Amino acid sequence: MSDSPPPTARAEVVNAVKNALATHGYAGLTTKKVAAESEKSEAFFFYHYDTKDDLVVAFLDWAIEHNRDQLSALDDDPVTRLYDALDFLVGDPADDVDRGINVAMMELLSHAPHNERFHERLTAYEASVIELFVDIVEEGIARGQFEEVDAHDVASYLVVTANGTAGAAMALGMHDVDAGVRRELDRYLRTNVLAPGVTPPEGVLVP
Amino acid sequence: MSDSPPPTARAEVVNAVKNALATHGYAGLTTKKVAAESEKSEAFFFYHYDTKDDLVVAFLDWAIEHNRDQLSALDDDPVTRLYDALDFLVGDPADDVDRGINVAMMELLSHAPHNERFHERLTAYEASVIELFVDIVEEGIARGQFEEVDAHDVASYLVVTANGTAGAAMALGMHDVDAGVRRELDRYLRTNVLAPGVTPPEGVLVP
DNA sequence: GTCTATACAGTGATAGAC
DNA sequence: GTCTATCACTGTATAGAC
Repeated sequence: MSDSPPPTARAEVVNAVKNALATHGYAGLTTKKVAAESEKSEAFFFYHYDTKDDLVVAFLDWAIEHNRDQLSALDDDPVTRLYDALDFLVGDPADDVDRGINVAMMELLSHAPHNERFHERLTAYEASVIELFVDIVEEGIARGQFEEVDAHDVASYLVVTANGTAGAAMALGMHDVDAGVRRELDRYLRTNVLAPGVTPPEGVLVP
Repeated sequence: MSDSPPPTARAEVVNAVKNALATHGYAGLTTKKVAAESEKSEAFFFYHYDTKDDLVVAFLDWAIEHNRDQLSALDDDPVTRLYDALDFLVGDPADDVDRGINVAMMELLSHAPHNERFHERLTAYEASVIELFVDIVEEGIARGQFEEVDAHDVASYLVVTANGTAGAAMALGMHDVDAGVRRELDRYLRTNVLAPGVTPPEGVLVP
């Protein structure tokens, strides 16, 4: 293992890998294409990182941290927090940058059975996102804003639904599916999670 | 485009690609590895198909047809049909063959933005699965077994949730997530889809 | 139709100049 | 630290024997 690269090099690498993944996908990724997305030469990348795999893992670590940052910066109120978190996870299919990152992460996820390092990081990430939802749900129950549901079941269910939506909406561009899911997800939350009388924020999950 | 290969060659190809995908994933797929999964030589595959891409598309077409066959052979009663279809889509994480096929399809799905042929086939497939669920829901409503929900919203929502579950459960092996999702999905169906008094089949979605 | 052998482009990674 | 040049190897695909 080489020393941890300086932040400036790391940023260069993450950015180039991110753009190369958005353009070519993981299956089409080569170190030459990564270099082509930056002003630096191919050798630059191999000076700071030992292998191509290390470059991808650097991107993955950044993407995970990036998502975690977004998720932990949300509003305090459990209801708002729940809706904002879901809206973020489902993603904005119109935002090219976010879509690129999310589809790339999906491709790495589906390759996880064949790459131990992807597997390890993505399992920990999924678990931490579910834990975040568990916290939201438990806090909502404690405040009397949510019904007394099984927090872990609901959290798993929501995260998984959000992941699946990203697949159809972002990878395939089926925007009608995205819209339908958002409506029905909202209906589920009102009926099965929110306590009677509690109203969700305006225009967050459903436009 | 070459002529459509004879069924025997096609079966050999589909089987070899399927096993190679299960072992190495799409990103790690090479024509040599495909050949290694069969008794035939590498040249055999290039005699019957023009490019590596054609081999993968042959597998994908088979997998889509395979899934459609399974889905159209289900029970007639809308309630049973709904539960059986979901159980099939969520998948059995213990079944190595089915898991291999489903994870492979996920990897092709997430590469769809970079491969027009994958994109075209998978979009049509997803749409047809959603239509199948729309039919189930509409039939259930007509028979008074389901509430008067928006069939398209519910169908999209269910398919997307099933897809997402397959991701966490099959690609990452998070079986606790799988179990939690099945329980909460069952709760959603009872509360938001099934008419009052209608009971789901025993032990289908939730063991 | 299927094989062995091979062409030849592109891949991940390194050497050595600056 | 970063570059250009290049290596050893693997990748897809084909030629030609049988």
